[in-house]
Amino acid sequence: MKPPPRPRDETPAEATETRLRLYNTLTRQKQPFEPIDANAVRLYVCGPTVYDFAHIGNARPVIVFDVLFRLLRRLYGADHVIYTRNITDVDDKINARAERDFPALPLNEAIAKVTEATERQFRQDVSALGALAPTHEPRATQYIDTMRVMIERLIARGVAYVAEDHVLFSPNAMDALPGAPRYGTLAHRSLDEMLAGARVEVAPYKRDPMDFVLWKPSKPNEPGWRSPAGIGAPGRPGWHIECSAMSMATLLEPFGGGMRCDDPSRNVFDIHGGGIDLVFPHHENEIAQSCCAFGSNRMANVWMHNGFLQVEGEKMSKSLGNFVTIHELLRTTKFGGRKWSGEALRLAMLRTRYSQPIDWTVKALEEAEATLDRWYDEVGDVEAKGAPDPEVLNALKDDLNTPDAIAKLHRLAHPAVLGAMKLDEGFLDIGHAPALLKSSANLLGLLQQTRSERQAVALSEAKIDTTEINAIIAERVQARATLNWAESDRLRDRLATLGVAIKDNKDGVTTWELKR
RNA sequence: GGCCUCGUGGCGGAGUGGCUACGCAGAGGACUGCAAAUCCUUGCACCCCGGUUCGAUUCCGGGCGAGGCCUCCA
Repeated sequence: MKPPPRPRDETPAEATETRLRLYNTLTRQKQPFEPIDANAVRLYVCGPTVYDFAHIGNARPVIVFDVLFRLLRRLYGADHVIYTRNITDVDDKINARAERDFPALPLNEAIAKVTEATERQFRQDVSALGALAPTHEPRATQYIDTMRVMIERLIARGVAYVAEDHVLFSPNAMDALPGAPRYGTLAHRSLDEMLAGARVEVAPYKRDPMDFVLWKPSKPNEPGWRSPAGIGAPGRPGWHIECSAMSMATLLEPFGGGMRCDDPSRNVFDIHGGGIDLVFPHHENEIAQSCCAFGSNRMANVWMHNGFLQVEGEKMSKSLGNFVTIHELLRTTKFGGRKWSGEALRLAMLRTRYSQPIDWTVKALEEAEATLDRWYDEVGDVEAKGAPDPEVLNALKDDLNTPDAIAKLHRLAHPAVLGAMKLDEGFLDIGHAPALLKSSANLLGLLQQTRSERQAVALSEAKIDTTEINAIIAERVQARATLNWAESDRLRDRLATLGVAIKDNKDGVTTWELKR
């Protein structure tokens, strides 16, 4: 898994001409991105807990960090970026869902059914969104050993303790540990502030209200593994430790996993991403666990967080009935009365900056589909060729300014610009402009198909009887030949109700396409 | 209560201490039997009050408003 060495040059030119700048939640600043090792840029993003269909809010980090992944691959080389997106397949929500859906089965079998089906669905969804496969997609249950090792180190270093078969992490002890960062650094909160605002019921086995669970005992019918620290009863990991373990196992030295005890400063990777709601407590706790276990003073250099999503102006929730899954958008007509393409979901998502809140609306999807239709008309079936447009690239380098990048794509698709480019000596090849639009859009994961492919999908979705259409058109051609405009217009309306738009070209030929 | 975002034209949504964002919708035009599509042109803005400044939508302070986190959550 160690990436191939990069000969001679350290960093490719595109990476340095205009610096990639990223907003870092840790410092609350946009700052130049400096990879720890330009040969192996490492990114970790919190993935789904697989107990239910992924909703449109889950799609946002998938899309946003896919764009970042693509950008990093462009800047540092496809073989020099390592991206881990985990799958959480052990969790109390999963257990609850398994009990509800498969009451007749033994719990562990039921759980397997839930997680396998949900994971399969998740993969289908994100691939329809045009997301590249991450380098690693670890499942939590594959890394229980790693978690156990980390938990025992945390106990040995005095920041975790055993109580009633639980293992708990103590933020207070962490603050006394030399070399460790202060707890609350990411969330920008002190322990006092958190205590003041806490409305948490404190479990009796906790020494301190802020302590959180690393390991908890499992009932006999629940999934359980051998416990750490000599605890007799089997147990299962807490949520936060999973990400600490999986990021270490897939991203730390020597890139295939493992921690460096000889040099704790190497136990750091480049970028950690996730939804803004994860800042506290999840990411704060990940930092606490990883830093205290490894003896490092930071877990990742840059922390990136995508903003929250609303649906038609309201918070998405099952009780409001506006809970939208990716699957529903792609395969059903529940949202907006039609199916949407994965690319339209992506474009609708990227027209807002990742850090901003976004309102998910039918109108945005309609606009996205229309934009894609126009762009596909422009690029036709050409191959993406050559480097992406520098303006698009620079927009993305500015902390993933995708709205600006999309504006630049609009400019590339602009006929006047295409014409000007043909005049420009550098672009004498007329085929270059669409190829440039395509390769630039590809950087955002857009225009991944050809126009023919997109049209074929649309046609089969529309279930249109081509024979019938052609018959009506033939009739209409007859009517027009005799200047019978009333009949001609009636037939045009008829076609419109069938979802077909007609176009009378100058040369007298009539063509049709799906109504937009 | 504590912490933190955000407030741009009809809508969506970038950005900047002085110079066009962009897209959608609207208006006018070209094309058309009429349309549609397409193309050309185009109107419309920076929540309120102070301050700093030659100049602020952009910086600072206050106000009002919207949202998020502190509890499972992308």
